Amino acid sequence: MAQSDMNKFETKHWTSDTVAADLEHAIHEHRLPPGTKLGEDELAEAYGISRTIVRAALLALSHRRLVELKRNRGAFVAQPTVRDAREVFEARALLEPRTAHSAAERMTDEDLALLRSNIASEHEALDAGENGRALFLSGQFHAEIARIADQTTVEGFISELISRSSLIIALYWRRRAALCETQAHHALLDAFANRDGALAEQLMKSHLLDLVASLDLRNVTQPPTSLREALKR
Amino acid sequence: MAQSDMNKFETKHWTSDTVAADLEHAIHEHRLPPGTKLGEDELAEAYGISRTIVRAALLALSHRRLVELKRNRGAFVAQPTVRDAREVFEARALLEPRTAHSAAERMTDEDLALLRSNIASEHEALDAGENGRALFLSGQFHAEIARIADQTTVEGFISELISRSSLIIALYWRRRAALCETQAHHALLDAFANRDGALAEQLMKSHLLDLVASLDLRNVTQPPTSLREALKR
DNA sequence: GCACTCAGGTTCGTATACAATCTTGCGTGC
DNA sequence: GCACGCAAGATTGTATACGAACCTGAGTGC
Repeated sequence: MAQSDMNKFETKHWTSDTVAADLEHAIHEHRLPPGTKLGEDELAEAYGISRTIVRAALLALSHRRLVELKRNRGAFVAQPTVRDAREVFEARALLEPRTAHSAAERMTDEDLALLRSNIASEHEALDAGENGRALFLSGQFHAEIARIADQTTVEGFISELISRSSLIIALYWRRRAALCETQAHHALLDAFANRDGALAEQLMKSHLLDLVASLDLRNVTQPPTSLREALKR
Repeated sequence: MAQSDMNKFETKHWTSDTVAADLEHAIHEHRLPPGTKLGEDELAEAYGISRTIVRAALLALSHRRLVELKRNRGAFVAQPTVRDAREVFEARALLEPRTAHSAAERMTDEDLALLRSNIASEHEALDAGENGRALFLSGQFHAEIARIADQTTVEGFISELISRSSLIIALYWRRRAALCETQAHHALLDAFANRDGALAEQLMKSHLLDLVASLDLRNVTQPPTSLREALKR
């Protein structure tokens, strides 16, 4: 079914929102690594639209801090600093545990099935070696929890933080146990199945701590951008 | 000094960011009440720029949910629903108390002076009957705390929530004790002066609860927008 | 008299043209 | 040979033009 829309470009009716979502998806899956130049003409041609729409999409992504706009220089996939990384996970620590608590209390059987199938898809992706896709699905798991908690506003914040986390992982992930993640998600699922809010909250809290612990944030080599990000290419 | 730039329009070099900030300020001060139509041509002429910049500014404000974009209809100052109102204050309850805690621990004497002068300005504004300005300054007090906590990411979220709160107050404020607010801010200031993080956290928590309690959210009359917001004009 | 239709005007949506800025590479002078 | 300056190319910033959708009100038919 991935073949049906072999060339999604030129066929679909793109709007700034759909283009932004498509780019965010690509960034989330690490198909567009941090620092990648997002030329307006290039994107406009690729999507078969004018620069107007592309600019609106890039503007939207810059507001979510997924893209950095440098005046008269262009748009680049953001490269979060170590400080950014700490901030993002501190914010997630403030928002997600309580959100998981609420989600557990509102969880329907349909929601549970959705989360279960999400974990299954993530396993598939990992088995197929599609790490980017697995990372995206892992993020979706968290986003879905926020949606189930029925807090649109918080869901928006968490969604932004998850996408930024993907960039942070791209930059600061230290190779270790690769799929310890899914264990945590399974444990959360069990808590949700039992509608155990307190447990879900606690599990989410330590899950986020584990995530931060799996990053190498001592890194002092801050400026990959400052020297014209030429070293990245 | 408010006279020097009697007509800020046509003189300043506006960018989409400065225009958005100017509009957000106006919205925050209730000079642009919820539901107000923000016509592109009208704004472009007012600021002496083209619609291009105005559109970018409106797009930015729509991402912060201060402006609602209706396709082929135009931009309007957002009119948060009762549900939106609850969500915004739930999100603030998740973010601000802990942020106040951090702020208390990092508070410098300069920061304290700034907060003190902010409260003084708010008193001035209230005495002068400038309620919009007082409300804006009250919001600034909260934003400043987030800045002092040195959490840029969370600060961005809180800043958005504060602006949205201003819209919520415009719609759902029930006339009661008008300036009970400043008492809470004074108490917070004392906690900050003593670098008492736990107390600041607790005070912020109850301050936000008081704020919600001062709103009338039972309101069933949801649709001021649905009937063409004609009643507003 | 009421409802429906349709034309006019207005506003937004998108593309494109032009101006400003930055990058890059060559040439000149020391 | 090295550094500086400048011009050509490329990319973004802004304005404007044109097409599309919507609102409004007059006119017509039932």
